Amino acid sequence: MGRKPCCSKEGLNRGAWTAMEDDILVSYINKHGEGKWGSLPRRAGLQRCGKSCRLRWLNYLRPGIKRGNISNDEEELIVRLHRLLGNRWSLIAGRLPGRTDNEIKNYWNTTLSKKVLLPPQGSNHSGFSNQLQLQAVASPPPPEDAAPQTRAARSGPRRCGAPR
DNA sequence: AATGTCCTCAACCGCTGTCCC
DNA sequence: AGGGACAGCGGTTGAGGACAT
Repeated sequence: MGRKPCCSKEGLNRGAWTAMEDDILVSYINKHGEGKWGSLPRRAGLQRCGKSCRLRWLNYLRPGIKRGNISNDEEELIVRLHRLLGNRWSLIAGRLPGRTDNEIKNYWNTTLSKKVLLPPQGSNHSGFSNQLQLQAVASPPPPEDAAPQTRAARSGPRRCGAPR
């Protein structure tokens, strides 16, 4: 269906964001709010595609984002939720306030997947406490992820296209 | 000190689901 | 009802830093 030609448009910046681009994006969103990602870059004066702006905002610039220092409890919770949900990173992130799906996905792929593959030490594979995981698994998700849930019912893992 | 290899993480890409006309 | 536009998701890539030789 009507898929946009994506980010390969000529004349758009790619790669790491500069502090100036961040400033422009943050001030624009603070003024006009989120949404309309397709037209946001043009209106904000950014040489980026809308998807890039959205990703930057959601994963790094949004208020309340926690970066790094994933605690043992959070780590355990990620492992538990991954067992329950599989690679539903957005759902897992919804249970971890301040964490983003991209960060959790990266953390899983680089660190946790290796830990989980290691032989378990004792009944609880890494000696985690049960506090966070119990409350997260047993309780309903926080209200702010109620809306994105509609996106969660996806048709399983997909392969991306040809490598770059 | 120089070089090679591994690891981490920010960002991109392609796809699907939903909304709206 | 059909199709375009938009929003969001998950897999993957690549640059750069850390570490090993």
